[in-house]
Amino acid sequence: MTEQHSTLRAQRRAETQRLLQTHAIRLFTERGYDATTVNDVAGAAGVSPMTVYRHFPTKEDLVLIDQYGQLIAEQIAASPAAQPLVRRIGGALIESARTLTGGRHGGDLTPNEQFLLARLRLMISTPALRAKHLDNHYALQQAIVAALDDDGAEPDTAFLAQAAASACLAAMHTALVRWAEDDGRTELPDLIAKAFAAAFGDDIVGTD
Amino acid sequence: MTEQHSTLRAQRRAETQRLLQTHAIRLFTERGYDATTVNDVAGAAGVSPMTVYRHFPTKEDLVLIDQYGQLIAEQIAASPAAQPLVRRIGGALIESARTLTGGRHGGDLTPNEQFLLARLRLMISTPALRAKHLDNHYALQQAIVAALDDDGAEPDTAFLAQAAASACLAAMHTALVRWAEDDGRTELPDLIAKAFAAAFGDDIVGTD
DNA sequence: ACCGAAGTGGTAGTGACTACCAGTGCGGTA
DNA sequence: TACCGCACTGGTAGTCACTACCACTTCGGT
Repeated sequence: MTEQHSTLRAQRRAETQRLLQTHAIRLFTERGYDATTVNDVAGAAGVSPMTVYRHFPTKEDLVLIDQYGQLIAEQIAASPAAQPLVRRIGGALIESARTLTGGRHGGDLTPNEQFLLARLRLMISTPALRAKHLDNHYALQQAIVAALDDDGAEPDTAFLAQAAASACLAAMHTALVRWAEDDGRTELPDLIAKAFAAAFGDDIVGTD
Repeated sequence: MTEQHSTLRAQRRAETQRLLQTHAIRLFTERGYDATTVNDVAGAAGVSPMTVYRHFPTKEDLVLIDQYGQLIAEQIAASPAAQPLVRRIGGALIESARTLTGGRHGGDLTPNEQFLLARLRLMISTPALRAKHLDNHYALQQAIVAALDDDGAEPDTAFLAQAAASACLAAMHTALVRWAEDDGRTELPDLIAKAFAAAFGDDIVGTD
């Protein structure tokens, strides 16, 4: 089956990517992002520098790669449209965060969360990564606007949606930074809710 | 006088910088940012590639350099503290935009606005520039938070201010993008006010 | 007339990234 | 089972942003 074929290929590919990413983030954390060359990462993972570029278009993508973008967009599309934009987007962001951090809390962090935290810390402290990450938010913003059924092609509606979406993402990002500074001790969804309350008023995001 | 001395030096330096920037933006607009090398810019301005780097730390800074950051921070610090964070920051941003676009409108764009528009268009369409510009917003956010008298070192207060500031800047950025797409036909302060209304509610920013 | 500091240019290098080319393993087919 | 094809890998050479480290000029102030 061509299905199985491509599945196997994809699996191996995913493994190599995870291997590269793990080594990269370890080295970046240890020695610093700028002080670590792509060659170093390749060497640590036991592959040639070429292979790194085959899997990740840029050095920055070794750290970034948010796959939650799609998750958030789906969450938005699935949410009821009959509510203020900010409330709608905020709810989706919080829900996505809950999914992302695993939903369970009170004990120690899961390896997944540790990994996420390490990446976040790098993203926050390294200018190049921070810049590209914020630019990714920009793309995510477009996805969110597209996911909001968009009542019309009327440019004004789109503009208002853009404004709301960008402000929401900014608030979420602030919560993410805080979460990283806190080493993940505070629950991420709560932090996002607090950030939204600070920016948009106490009543805008429900406690669900 | 040492004063006069350094003033003359600074003047000439500023002229060279403006020359370089003008040529750079013209070339970037004509051929595209990535397709234009720093050597090209240096050649067009009649200086050596080295000189470019003496005046601008990176190629991106040939386009970016927002000097309004300081203006906004001052505006914030001068605004009365007894009002909601978002309203306070929003007012300062709108006031800064009014200063920036010259205050006068209805006729044609000033050369200064043309220049600003050209840079904005580049910033929006070029990923590398967009990313760095958004990262500059991040620094600006810190400046804004610092300018808000900061009632206490209590981390929670700072977090709430960060959230509000980031959301405000995001809304402003959306307005800037819209302004550029509109070729500057709509008044920038009005666009910012509209963006704020969309994100934070109709009542949050006064019409002054 | 002279000194010193700022500005300029050159050279050689590093590191991210991109073609272009040649192997190599491994799944699916005859 | 032998063969074909294709994805994946590695190598080489090159571009370009950017960074030391160098010598030179120029020009304001003594």
